[in-house]
Amino acid sequence: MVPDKFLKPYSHTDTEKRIYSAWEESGLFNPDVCVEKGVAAPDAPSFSIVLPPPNVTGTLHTGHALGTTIEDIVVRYHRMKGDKTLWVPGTDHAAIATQSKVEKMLEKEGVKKRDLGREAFLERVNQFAQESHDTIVGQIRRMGSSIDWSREAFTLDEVRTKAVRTAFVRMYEDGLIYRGDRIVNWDSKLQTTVSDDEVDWKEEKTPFYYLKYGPFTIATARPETKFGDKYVVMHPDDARYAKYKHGDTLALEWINGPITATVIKDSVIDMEFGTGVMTITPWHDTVDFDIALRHKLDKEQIIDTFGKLLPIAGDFAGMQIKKAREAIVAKLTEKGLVEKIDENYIHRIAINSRGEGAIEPQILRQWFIDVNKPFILKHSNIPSIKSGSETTLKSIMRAGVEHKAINVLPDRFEKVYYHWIDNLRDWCISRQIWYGHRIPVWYRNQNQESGVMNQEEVYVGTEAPEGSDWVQDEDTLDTWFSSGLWTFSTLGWPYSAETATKGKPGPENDFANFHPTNLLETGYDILFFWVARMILMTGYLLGEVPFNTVYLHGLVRDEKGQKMSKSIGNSVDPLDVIDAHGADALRMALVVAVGPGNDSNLSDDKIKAYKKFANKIWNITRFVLEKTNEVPERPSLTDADITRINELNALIQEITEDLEKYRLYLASEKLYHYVWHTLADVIIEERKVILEGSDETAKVSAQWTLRTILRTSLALLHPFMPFITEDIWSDVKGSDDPMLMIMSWPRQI
RNA sequence: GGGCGCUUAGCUCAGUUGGUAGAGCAACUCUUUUACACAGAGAAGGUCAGGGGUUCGAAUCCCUUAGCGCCCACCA
Repeated sequence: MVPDKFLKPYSHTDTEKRIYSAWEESGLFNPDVCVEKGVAAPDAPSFSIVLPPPNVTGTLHTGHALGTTIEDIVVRYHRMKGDKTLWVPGTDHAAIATQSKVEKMLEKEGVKKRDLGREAFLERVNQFAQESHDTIVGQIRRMGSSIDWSREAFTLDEVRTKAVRTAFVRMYEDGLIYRGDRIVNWDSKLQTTVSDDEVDWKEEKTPFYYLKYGPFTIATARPETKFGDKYVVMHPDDARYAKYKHGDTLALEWINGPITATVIKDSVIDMEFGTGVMTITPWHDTVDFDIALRHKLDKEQIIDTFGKLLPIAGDFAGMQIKKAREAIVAKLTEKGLVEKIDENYIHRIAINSRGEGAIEPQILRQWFIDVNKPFILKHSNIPSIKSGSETTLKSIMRAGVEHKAINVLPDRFEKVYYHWIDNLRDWCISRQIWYGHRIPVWYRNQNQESGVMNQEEVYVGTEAPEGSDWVQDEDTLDTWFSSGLWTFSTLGWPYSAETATKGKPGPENDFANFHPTNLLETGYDILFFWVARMILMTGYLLGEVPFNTVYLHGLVRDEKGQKMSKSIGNSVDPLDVIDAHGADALRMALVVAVGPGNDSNLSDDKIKAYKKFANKIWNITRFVLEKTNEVPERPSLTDADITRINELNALIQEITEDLEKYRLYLASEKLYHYVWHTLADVIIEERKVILEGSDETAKVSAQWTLRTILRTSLALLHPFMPFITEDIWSDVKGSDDPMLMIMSWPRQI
């Protein structure tokens, strides 16, 4: 008998929500339930993934859809294989991104954050974050993600706060977190620092001024920063300036009158560029800052944190730098200090990638993580770093990847990763925003005058110190500090990390059972932001690698290959696609033939192709149910059927291997091809005659073969297209078989 | 300045270790009491960017040139 539903085309809308509810009600997304119900053996290998926590800044896009699809495929495969499989969900508070989103919303209402005050503002952010969270969680469900909702986490919840503070205190005590006056990227619009990785560079045509500086000519695109320039730097080997010695002083006329300049010789200077001489502005330029550090030079602030000139600028003090430039150039011209102006110079200006604000380097007192400082790593499972040996955070980041404790897919990103480590500066972790983890540092007798520290007491701890006169640091932590802990802060660290017992069920044992995680799947665009920071944090705090494999997916572009963006209006909302064509179709369209690290174009045609494929599977099932009877025992098979079964066995082996090696793009394509062009076009067509014929032996052989191939195909396809395969399964499964989701992965028949 | 990727059928892209080129869409012919027209059968379409090399054999490995794209550095 064929159920009526097969008499019309497959309808995902009727099916997907019902199936997801059934999965969720079964509780089988939870590995403990799987063990309890005998799906996974108590001593089975474990397999774990954390969901890269989406930012609570609104809704998920197709990149998230791709990520959750890949993760779910792998998770479903391992669950069917019988592993104790855990996929941990959660969301990221995304500090600066979320705060600026809410600020923009408030702006439209005419409300300023300062007027609301910290507490009321945070309430508003939390409300928004909650709404975003609810939307996101709904979207993840619609994708079919078999994720353990009972373990859901948030980077800013109580448990994660404890983890963040514990990590901070430890690093502080080891001297790896320090407070210092160093050059940072200052966003004067958002009034906060941002990390080096969050700075974007934009090209801009700007006049390039050649200015007379005593006997020298110096060149600059930013004359408004030059007031305090009293060091003139040249290469030690530059013959043109051989007569000037390091440390020589000379009197010269500058913007606001006569000054004394000091000659500095430093090999950082490019003799070929410009005149081979430059003056330095250590307070507002990274390279200059380094030169000043090397030669112990004075540093003076020229521009304040609001982008206005300070009293050092004399007549120009208080002016916005952009407006000041013209006036300054006029004065320089009047004084005869302008030698020439190149009007076609291309200059690069720094922009905050998260908020469009211009970045002005500033020397500010901030909290930093020292990536080069040697320390003793007490316990280490990281290859090449022995327990109790001296190492650095940079070495930790390199070692895991270099010695293959972490495999990166595709491996070409390893090179990119090393290069990033080599260029890494100390990580500025303090932010002057309100939303986020407040820095767990308290001060007493804080001296209001900047630069005077001698009276101040500092307390660093996971809880506020006793006594009412302690004031907590106003700043919050870079959001990546908390996401860096994600692979273990979601598994019970630091609460139950010590007591967790391997082999025992329950979240309190997660740390022992599921860390290190097996796979970290994310976009290649956050290799530095996140992946590197997780390796750093895990290495330092646990002496482990956070995961064994990193699968980096590419960008999902529109059908023309353009980057999706809200301003262009070409964004594809995964929910719209799911409504129109089904989650299974979307999943296949995202995964087939898209290897790791490669960008892909998502077209409506591609999605439709897999919607048709779903219908094809549907009709194959209809045929098999209509034309065959269940054959309980394996009959003696015809040679033709044996050949088909052998072919299926080969497919099982190939798909299994592909999944083990994370070649989802190949496995999905092969399955598509097999089901449509082998099973439907060839096997079914060939068997039609036999099923109508009178050879009973051949008929029974064909019936058993067709049903076996269908069932096996559904199982192989399940990780990729979980909804339709689960739905069909209820009509073709054996009477003792459980849901397809927990059927054991096909073995050789 | 340094690094990486891409260039395969009209379009979008696969091609895992080198063994006579594949898919989707589009276009062409035929087929509708056929499991499925969200389909089937058939035909058509490529000197795998150019050049050189290794090999019995190269889309695949090496060198080189060109075009496109990305990442990092940040030259004042």
